[in-house]
Amino acid sequence: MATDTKDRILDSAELLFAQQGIASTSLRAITDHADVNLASVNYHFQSKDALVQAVLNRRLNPINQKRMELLQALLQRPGGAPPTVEEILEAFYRPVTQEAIKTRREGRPIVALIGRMYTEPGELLASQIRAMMSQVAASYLDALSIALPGIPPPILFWRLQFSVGVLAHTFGAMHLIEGLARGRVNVNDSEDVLRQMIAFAAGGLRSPVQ
Amino acid sequence: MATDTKDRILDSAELLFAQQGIASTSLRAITDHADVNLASVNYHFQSKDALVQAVLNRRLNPINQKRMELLQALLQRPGGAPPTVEEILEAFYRPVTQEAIKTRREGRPIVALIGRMYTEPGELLASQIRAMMSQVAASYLDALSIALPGIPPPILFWRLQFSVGVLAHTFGAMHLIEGLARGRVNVNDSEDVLRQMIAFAAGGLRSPVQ
DNA sequence: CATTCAGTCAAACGTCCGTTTTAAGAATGG
DNA sequence: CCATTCTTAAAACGGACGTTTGACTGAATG
Repeated sequence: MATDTKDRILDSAELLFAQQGIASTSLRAITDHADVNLASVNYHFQSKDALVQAVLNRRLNPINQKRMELLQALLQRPGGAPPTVEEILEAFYRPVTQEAIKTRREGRPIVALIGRMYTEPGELLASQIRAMMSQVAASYLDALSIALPGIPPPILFWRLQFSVGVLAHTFGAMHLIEGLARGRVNVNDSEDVLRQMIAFAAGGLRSPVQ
Repeated sequence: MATDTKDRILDSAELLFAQQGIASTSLRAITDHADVNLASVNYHFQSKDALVQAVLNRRLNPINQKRMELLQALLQRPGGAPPTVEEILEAFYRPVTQEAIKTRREGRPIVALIGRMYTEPGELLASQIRAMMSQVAASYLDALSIALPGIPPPILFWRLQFSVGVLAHTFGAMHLIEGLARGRVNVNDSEDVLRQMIAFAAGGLRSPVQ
């Protein structure tokens, strides 16, 4: 066996979830793709629900950890210069973009799943995301209120959510954007996409109030 | 029978698709909720896929038609003043916001389905959205290039997609945003949400290049 | 009045689903 | 070495799925 059965299941589940969606992907499709026995899913994980959580946690925990690290580095950097809006946004966006570059492979990329999870139905998924995002969102909101002291906190809250929306939609609907682009832009140039997202969200965050 | 069977199916399907997702909603759940016979779905529509298309078309066609009307009104208004970025964004956002206000009812609103469809898997859905959006996107891109002559078209293309992302994420992930807000903002004040989205996207569209 | 026909209905079709069972094999530790 | 645990394997479980069938309705048509 090339790799561990558990990892093979996670890899195949991740890929098929990204391509076809979670509900439309059967355990049989996963185990066939992974070339493992069907029952091994319920042996290593306990249920399909638990597998879904494991798939998401494997990617999102490192991403959110990296987000917190990069933000801390900005806030505690030598010299004491306060972080700019662009720097905060890059700290938030880059870990996902990096994952997009790293896991680029057959068919729809893994980040499509990350971009889609915000809107996937199911209370189990929602509470999981809420638990993971609440700390990150609160920390970034604090940082933004330092970089943008003129924006009232409730408005800043909305604008942070909109910034999340820019990221989620860009990677979650990349296949649609690619179709609409008709070659006008190169959707595979992840560094350029990151630059564009940061410039847009920075302008949005700084937008005059009233 | 209170209303037509076909409409009862469409109403129930729309509601359940928004609440549970398309793939997770069975025809039996729809016909039970609509209080009609199971076979009537395959009689009035031909398949579940066709029902999904009908549900989306019923909402999206009027919205996109309204978008085109509002944009034309801006471009051809007496006096000949060119439309502002904010006016263009309002023409794009308001038809969806209006739908959110109009169809507010039990559980997750209908617009959640609209916000989610961009990231739903399935090539059938994707091609349908692409067909409906391409004309609207092209027209709004033209209008934006008039309002923002200094922004290169490829960058404007990205920023229009980001503006779509703001809308899609806000309505598609409203349940998550509400949970993160902890009462800091009122997510049910649709007019305020619209104002916030316009201000953010306008700032993003105008953001300095480089 | 006989006939047509769109619409509804209960029931069944075959298929696929997540999960469980039972047993055989590999790995591990005394 | 045997005994124990961990892992895989094939097969089956009951249930839910989308779809189809064939009979039945009631109003419209000639």
